Amino acid sequence: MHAYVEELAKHVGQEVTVKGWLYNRRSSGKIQFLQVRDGTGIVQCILTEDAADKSRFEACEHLPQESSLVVTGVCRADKRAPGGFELTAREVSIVQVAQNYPISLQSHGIGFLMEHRHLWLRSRKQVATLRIRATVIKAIRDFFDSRGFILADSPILTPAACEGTSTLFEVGYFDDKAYLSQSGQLYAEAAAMALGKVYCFGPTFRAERSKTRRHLTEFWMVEPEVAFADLDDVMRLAEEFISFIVSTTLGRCKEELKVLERDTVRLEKVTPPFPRISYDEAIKMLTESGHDIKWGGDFGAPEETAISDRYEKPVMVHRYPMACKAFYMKTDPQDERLALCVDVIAPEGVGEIIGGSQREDRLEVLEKRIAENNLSKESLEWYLDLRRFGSVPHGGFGLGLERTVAWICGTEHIRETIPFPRMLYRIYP
RNA sequence: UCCCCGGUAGCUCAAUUGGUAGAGCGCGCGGCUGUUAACCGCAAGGUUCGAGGUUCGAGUCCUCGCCGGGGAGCCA
Repeated sequence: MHAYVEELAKHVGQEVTVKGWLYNRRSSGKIQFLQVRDGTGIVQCILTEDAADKSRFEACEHLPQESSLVVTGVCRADKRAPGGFELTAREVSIVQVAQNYPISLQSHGIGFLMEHRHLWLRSRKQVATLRIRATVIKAIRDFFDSRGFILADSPILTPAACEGTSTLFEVGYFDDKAYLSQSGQLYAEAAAMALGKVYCFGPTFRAERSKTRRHLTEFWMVEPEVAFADLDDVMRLAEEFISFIVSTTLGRCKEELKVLERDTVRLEKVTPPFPRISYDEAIKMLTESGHDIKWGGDFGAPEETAISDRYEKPVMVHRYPMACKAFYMKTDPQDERLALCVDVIAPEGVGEIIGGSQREDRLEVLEKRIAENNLSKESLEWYLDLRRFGSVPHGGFGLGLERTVAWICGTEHIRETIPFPRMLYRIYP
């Protein structure tokens, strides 16, 4: 009977078949320890020499790492086995003898690992990280689906920029040009006017020449948009959403987080409400702690870290100056210089994981902003229609998937949180 | 786009003031019946990223180029 490694506890005493790849092999004369991984875990298979049939033992003696094989044997609990269970191999069938595998269990440099990303994926920590990514994605969908949000995906090929053209990837579109989407938000707003509560979730693209541990040129973003929501509604949704993702992952990925050696104490504290501070308060705090920062500008990575270090939970910074924010954000009626927006900054140096706002719902103000920002009014006519035909207060946010996964996993660089990262100087494999 | 660091064996790294290019891991061979990144022994393995320059002599110094890494700005 075929069994996955993660289910072996249910098969103690039974003969089972494990199908996988040789992760590592140790031998001691007349006994071999084959560590076989199958994607769900690693199990140690014990192989002893059989006087009647030496071929089985000899075949495995020189089996290279990552050879594919099928092992049948009795499953036993044994304290000496990594993982607590092992197979006494009765039959080993070799599917393919691998060539010399380039990634050893010893240390490698990041350049080499990135060049072999297609194989690096098989390593324990990469497997754990990708399993957590899948869990986070499932949690995201479950959260919105269970709250009556309708999935309404935005297009990836778009006719023009949402926020300027400098960071867009241009592609040919028959005899014309198109751009890869850098945000699905404007389309999500249209969908929210049709369906009330919606979200879109897909890859987005930014041609920014960024070279930091927080940037990819292709990353996934989930963007909920809610009709009749104000900034407070958006902030409440954001903190409940993040808390749900974290608690779901803590519940379902204990083994993976252990493999990653993640200290989960701080993650367990992530529950609503999150601290809320205004941009003005943040500026005051930063100035008092010696940062050289003027009112009016956006925060850089050092400022974000300084703010998040003061709290155990993610912190919500709201009401930034309009000047450093996007054209579609609504002006604060209490202070015309401010935007009704919020950034959620994750703890532990990951930086901004959410950017959201209440949207400008007045046609004339939006037209003025488009002109001020030198955007093409013509290409945004469809968007302005949303303010001409039943405009309502509404808002939403975008959450960066890879930054969120990196934070939960405690991963230094977000390139490890997506199977095949696309970066400034890296598009292979 | 700017700033900083690096490129030596398949991989990770050494190499003193410029003076014979070395180790660990992996691969190969041999040993070991409970290993935990097993261990022990033996062997193989090099156009020192490329081009030019300085020098009796360059892995080492200089110039240019290529490639990679880290960060800034911008952003999720």
